[in-house]
Amino acid sequence: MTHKTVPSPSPTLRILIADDHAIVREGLEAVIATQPDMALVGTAVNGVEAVSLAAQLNPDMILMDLMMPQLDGLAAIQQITTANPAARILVLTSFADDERLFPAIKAGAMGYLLKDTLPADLLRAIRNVAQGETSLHPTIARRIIQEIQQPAAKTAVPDPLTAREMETLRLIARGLTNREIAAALTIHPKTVAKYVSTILQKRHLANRTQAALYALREGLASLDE
Amino acid sequence: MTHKTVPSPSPTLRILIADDHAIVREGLEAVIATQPDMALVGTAVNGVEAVSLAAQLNPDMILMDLMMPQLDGLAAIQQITTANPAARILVLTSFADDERLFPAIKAGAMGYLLKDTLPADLLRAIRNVAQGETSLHPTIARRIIQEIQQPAAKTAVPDPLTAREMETLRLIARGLTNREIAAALTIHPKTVAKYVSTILQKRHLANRTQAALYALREGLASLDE
DNA sequence: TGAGAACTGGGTATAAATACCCACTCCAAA
DNA sequence: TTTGGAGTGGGTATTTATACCCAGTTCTCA
Repeated sequence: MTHKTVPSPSPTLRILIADDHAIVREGLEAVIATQPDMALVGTAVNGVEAVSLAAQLNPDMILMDLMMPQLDGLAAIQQITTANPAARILVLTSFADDERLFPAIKAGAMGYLLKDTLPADLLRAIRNVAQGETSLHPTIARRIIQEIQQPAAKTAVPDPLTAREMETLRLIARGLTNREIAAALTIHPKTVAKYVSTILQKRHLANRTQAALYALREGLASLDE
Repeated sequence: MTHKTVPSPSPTLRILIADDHAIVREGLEAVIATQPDMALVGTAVNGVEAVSLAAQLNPDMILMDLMMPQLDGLAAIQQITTANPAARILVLTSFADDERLFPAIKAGAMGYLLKDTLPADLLRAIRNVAQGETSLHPTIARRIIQEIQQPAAKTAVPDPLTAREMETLRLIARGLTNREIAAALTIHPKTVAKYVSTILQKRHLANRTQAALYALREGLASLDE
């Protein structure tokens, strides 16, 4: 399966897909399969798989969904580019979220497409990114311009949550109040409140409900607990 | 049904797809292409196309997205089943909200799947629906049962949420504050607060984070929005 | 036409959440 | 040994959230 290819006159683009939705994966596979010079070398269903497959397969480029369980796309991008700064990553997401857009680009994504993209545009973007150029969805491009004109302070590398903050976050994601969390952790509610504030700041969240949603997206908690 | 035709060795299932996202269409095509006894006979990118193609091609079954431009899936279903009551329609959507679920089924959809469905389940559903059986996502099935059990449901499943409460709940599940929800619905924050309280009481929830988790479990909202 | 429900808000009150301030202890790394 | 982060809380202040009270309008249905 995995074999080293010798540089051929018509270099095949070796592509890795990372998306948690099977139907979307099938769609991407189908689009790529129409191109003789492109080859799908691997598929990941979450961020952890994406990171390990990226290191293992060393693909020419990676199609990455930003929203995945276990480890989300942003974190995956950071780990991949840290390990291999030359990695070509094209973000494919279903919405244009400022919270993730800029960190993603800052983390090393060379392109950013929305999922309503037409196959032809997707292929064009893949070729662009593979050649080291950038490719942005029109909507995204507009936001970039706005951001440059009115820069907002944003942290590309979010400080990691401490052990206690992580425990707190998991309990938030189960709908507990600060008092209940305090009881569960056997600490003072005031301490819990402090942790919650820190979590919100570190992850740029507005409130505990968003924190709960964040935890679920990250796979830090599950709906059936 | 009319006369029973002679059972042929491999009756090919002629399928029509209606979805506005190209990538999803490709994905569905790819999944269908893996089955020798299935054939894609047409694709529609909106409701209007779906209706005309359904009449023109008379497919054995139709895979229909509920959210499409021009004419949404529900309206398309109604027009298609009006013209041809024998049409087999399988709804493929991202949400499991009562607002569209029951109208869709009432309009003639024989199956209802969520977008996180695996290809194997999708294929099984296609075969079921094509044979005139129904196929429902587990979350959907549970809601149908509850709906059918009207008398018992009144004690087991208390007051249904009103339309406005449902909208509010969906926005809660996206992490919005009361003020933001009010802005989104163009009503007073006080009204939103009232809705939130009512939601919590009706569903026996302690706070808005639990409400958000509830909405996610019920399929009323999705993590990737 | 009259009852009821949904939708909308005002008034009031309490509980909870969130934000910063500070300080102490413990422990590991420089 | 010193420095710094993590974990723990006290104090204070502001903002949200939640609960009940009431009442108007609109709409549907019996």
